[in-house]
Amino acid sequence: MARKTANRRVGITDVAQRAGVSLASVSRVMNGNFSVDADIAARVRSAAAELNYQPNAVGRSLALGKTDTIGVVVPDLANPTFQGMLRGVSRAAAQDGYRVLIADSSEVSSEESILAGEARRRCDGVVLCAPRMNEAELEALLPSLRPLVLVNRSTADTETPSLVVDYGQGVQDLAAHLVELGHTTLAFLEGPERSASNQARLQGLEKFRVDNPEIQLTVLSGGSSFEAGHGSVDNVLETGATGVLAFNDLVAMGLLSGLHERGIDVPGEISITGFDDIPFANYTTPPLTTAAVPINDIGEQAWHEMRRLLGDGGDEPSHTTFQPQLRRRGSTGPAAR
Amino acid sequence: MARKTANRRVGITDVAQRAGVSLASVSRVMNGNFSVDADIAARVRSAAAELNYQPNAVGRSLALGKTDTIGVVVPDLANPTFQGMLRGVSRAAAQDGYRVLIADSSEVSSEESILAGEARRRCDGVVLCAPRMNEAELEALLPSLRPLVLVNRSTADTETPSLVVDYGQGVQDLAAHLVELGHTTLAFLEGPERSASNQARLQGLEKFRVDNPEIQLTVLSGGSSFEAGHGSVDNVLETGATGVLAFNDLVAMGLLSGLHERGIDVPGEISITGFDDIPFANYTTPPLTTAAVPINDIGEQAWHEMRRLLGDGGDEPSHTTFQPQLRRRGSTGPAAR
DNA sequence: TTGAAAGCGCTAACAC
DNA sequence: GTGTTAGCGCTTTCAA
Repeated sequence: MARKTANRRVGITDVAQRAGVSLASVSRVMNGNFSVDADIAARVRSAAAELNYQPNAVGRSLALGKTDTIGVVVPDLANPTFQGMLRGVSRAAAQDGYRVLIADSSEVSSEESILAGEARRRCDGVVLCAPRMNEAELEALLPSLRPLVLVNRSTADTETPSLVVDYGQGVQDLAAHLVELGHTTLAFLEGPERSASNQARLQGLEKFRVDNPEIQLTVLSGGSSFEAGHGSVDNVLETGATGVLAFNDLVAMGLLSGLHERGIDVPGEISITGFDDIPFANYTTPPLTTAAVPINDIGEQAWHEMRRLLGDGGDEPSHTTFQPQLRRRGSTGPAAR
Repeated sequence: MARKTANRRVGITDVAQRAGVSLASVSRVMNGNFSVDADIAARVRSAAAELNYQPNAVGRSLALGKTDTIGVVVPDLANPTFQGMLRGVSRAAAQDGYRVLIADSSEVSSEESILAGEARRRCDGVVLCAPRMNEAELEALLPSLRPLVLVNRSTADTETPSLVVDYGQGVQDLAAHLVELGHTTLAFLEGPERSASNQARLQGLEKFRVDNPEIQLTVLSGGSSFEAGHGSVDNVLETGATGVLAFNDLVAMGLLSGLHERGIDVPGEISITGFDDIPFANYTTPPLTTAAVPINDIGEQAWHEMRRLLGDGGDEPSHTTFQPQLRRRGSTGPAAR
């Protein structure tokens, strides 16, 4: 009823007053400090309950110098990979009583440093996921972001823990799988140029070329979305490739769909591989051969690294590399010719 | 309190000292207050730059009584619907300088109230998305959560803005679409029982039954995941239904995949519909007929409601209902018999 | 225009 | 064991 009058939320002072004790005692009770008389504790508790007291987290944070919150910066919340990673971090952090603040840079690399800084100011640490900013900018930013954990990106600074995926090896495994099936003409639909993981794939393919000089491999510009894959059908067909390495599962699904519309059989006429093994990859028609990245685990690990940093940070910062696992499914088959 | 001079972050005091001015002046400069001498402003700015000063958001929040952060509680971060909603809120809030704290209840309804309360204590408001808790619990929680916006759930309390989807109408549209195609035996694969949106669908189907007494409709227990759909193949076949209404797109995709493995043609032998129109629905084989829910818009609207609440909250709280749009795609076709 | 000082809500060191 | 009190970092009256 009285909207504007009852604006003030009840604070620790009100509880103390009502219980007839000091602020300190209320604080002690609320924090489960044992050195409080059972009688006082009971009085405080009932006073708190009657007033429906909710401790103010901001005041608490200021006094304690910590927020029990970490920030996670991702390039795109619509991307299943980052969603999985976010979920992994969030669940793992929640287990330790930490919350997650998200920041979505919408693939605008100039926003990243601002968002990361903002997040850091409100949180105890930041997880920077696949930043698109260049190396110089990243290095300049590092000090002010600590404690910082880097995912899908590494840096010269060895103090910053990083979790990366060996995309180069993964794409080589996929290419090798296609070669094994008899494919000799391949195409790679590349992803966003600024993405470090795309660079890693390209390097892997360079190595693959050296190891397999007899295989013809064309690199096509693509993207990271369904639309990119769907719109690449013509380009792919032009190369005459019978095996296509899509940047990721999304692109592969888009391509699959485009080929299906054209009446081109997969894997009968063309074999397709994805990357990431997002949950959907298992449920396409045909199911997608891909390189599985344990993205939830990576998120969980990212939290563990952060937790270490937040604690005494005894050990050395770790730099973990995850190896993608080849998943042979229906979208790849023997070469027709 | 012993101050650890070593790793203390630079605060406003340091800047003031370095610039030879008072705290108040630094604060004024940092907040773009115009009533400051240009000379002082310059001194402050350079001092801040030299010290690489980053204002502490917690201190600021405490003084201002606001955090510029809102909490979003979802039942499952792995669910594309909630991901889309989260993304919508996040992007819209970011436009207004607000951040989002996420809380994932992992479908544990008993966790929801705790998470929501926690979020509220750290934030200026909470968006509660598809809460699984019962009505009594929800109503009891409302007061302590305000400002609160409810998504995919309504309540008797009219003060709380809510954004809901007319799932009942959506599922009727889908059923009608199947009937139009000549299907007379239908099955509904229902979702989580505690989900309000599942109840809404069931009610819609009740109405459908009344309007279409000649149609046979079986309700099967299912779930909300691929696996639920994939595992329901036998049950679906047993009903003899030629048209299947899956709880959502995920379930539909699982079912699609399961039927494909059995060599059953969709839509030749069985027609399937999803719900939500997640991005993937357009790229399955065949593409999924579904009822499109503008989930990103809903997230955006949720933020707008919240913004209104955070402001003076002049207008009446709004209770918006979104109508799903039927998307006819390849997974439905004429009945075979 | 500027500075001194009083909080914002809570914790913890220090006395009693 | 319990209360008093000094901060945590910042904003904002209120005087000067």
